[in-house]
Amino acid sequence: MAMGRPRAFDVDEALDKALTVFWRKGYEGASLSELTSAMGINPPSLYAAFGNKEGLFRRALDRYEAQQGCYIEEALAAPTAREAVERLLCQSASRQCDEGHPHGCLLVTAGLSGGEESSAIREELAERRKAGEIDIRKRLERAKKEGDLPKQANPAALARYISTVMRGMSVQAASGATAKELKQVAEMAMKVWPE
Amino acid sequence: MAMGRPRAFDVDEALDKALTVFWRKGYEGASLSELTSAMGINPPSLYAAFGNKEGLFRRALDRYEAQQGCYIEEALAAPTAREAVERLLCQSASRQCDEGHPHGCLLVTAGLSGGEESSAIREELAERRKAGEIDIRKRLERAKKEGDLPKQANPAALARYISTVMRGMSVQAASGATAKELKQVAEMAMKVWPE
DNA sequence: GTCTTTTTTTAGTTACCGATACATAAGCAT
DNA sequence: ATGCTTATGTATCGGTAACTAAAAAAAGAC
Repeated sequence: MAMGRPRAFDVDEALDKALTVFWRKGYEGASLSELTSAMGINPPSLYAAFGNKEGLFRRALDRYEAQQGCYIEEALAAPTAREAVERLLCQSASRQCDEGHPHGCLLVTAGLSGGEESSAIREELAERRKAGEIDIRKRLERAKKEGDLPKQANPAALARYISTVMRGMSVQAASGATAKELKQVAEMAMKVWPE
Repeated sequence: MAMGRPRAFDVDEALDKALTVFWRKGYEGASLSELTSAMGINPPSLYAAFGNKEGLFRRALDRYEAQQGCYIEEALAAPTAREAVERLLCQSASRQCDEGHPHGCLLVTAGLSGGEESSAIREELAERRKAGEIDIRKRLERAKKEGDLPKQANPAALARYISTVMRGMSVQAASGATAKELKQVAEMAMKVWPE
């Protein structure tokens, strides 16, 4: 049952607005006044709903991964490991250059450096990137067990390599690379695949 | 001939100090008070010598490329293109994890996102990254002419791929990857090489 | 020694950052 | 209606950001 005055804004809509600001400007680069004006609310409403800027960012991150990160599990669900990684790289290339939202992956662009006061956020981002790499590694380990990958293949190293290429594509996308260029990178990266 | 009171600090030493601050915190994350205290000077001395924060950063960037970027031309000077790129990737892996300075490449970590007031700096960084890619491409084009690379090889695409892997290694290094891990990435990345 | 030029030190400026105090508004329970 | 609770709008808070005005200090020129 709801008590007290009901909230006048939709939390998820507000998070979407905040997300695009964080995506464009990064964690530190996004100011409270930008965030509140984009969300259409005043600071007290923001603090009541999300605690503080850090809390807001974490909530926006959750929403980002739910909305934008779903292609990763979809790709990894492909029948063969090779096809899974092919989809992963190809989707990364096109998604990161998608018009309609800022270029590059938020987990990379939002905070690689900054002041001491935001170090917790940078660690959070690094952990989430690491989690992505682990998802890939697990898929490759499964493939190895199933005989889908040769015995001499190294799932951990392969996953790290793929993850590294994806992070690099984020940097390139954030500085203006086109989807076509990144797809070419994805294609080349696949030549590493152990036969 | 020197006129007026002589400068009491060494410009290059001060730039080195500023460089390490920018490297650790990024462009926006580095505050003037941190910079001046690291450089051992007061704000007016900084502004008299470098104009403003942006000018200081550009000078620090020049110094960074002169000091840290020299391995790139060294690597590209190798007799064969394959060896050149091998050295490039291997050196990137070890240099970016070197203790004694912050991890990751300054050109990547110092500014991928941020406020509108520092967009010129982000563009400058993107241009310098692009220049690195072009250096690689030119070396590969030369190799193709010399028959060092097969006729069907695509120097532009290959250079972009190598550059992407290097940017990805920066992200990984900045978030705690070890030199050993990145060398393994470099080794895998080389499997793309056209025979 | 005094003038001129430049750097240094001290002490600030304005502007914006993230975060709140406070009074008011809008729902429910009784 | 009257509390009770929670959200909202207005107007800030203290702190720190980048940057600078003004005077003292250190050199050469004459």
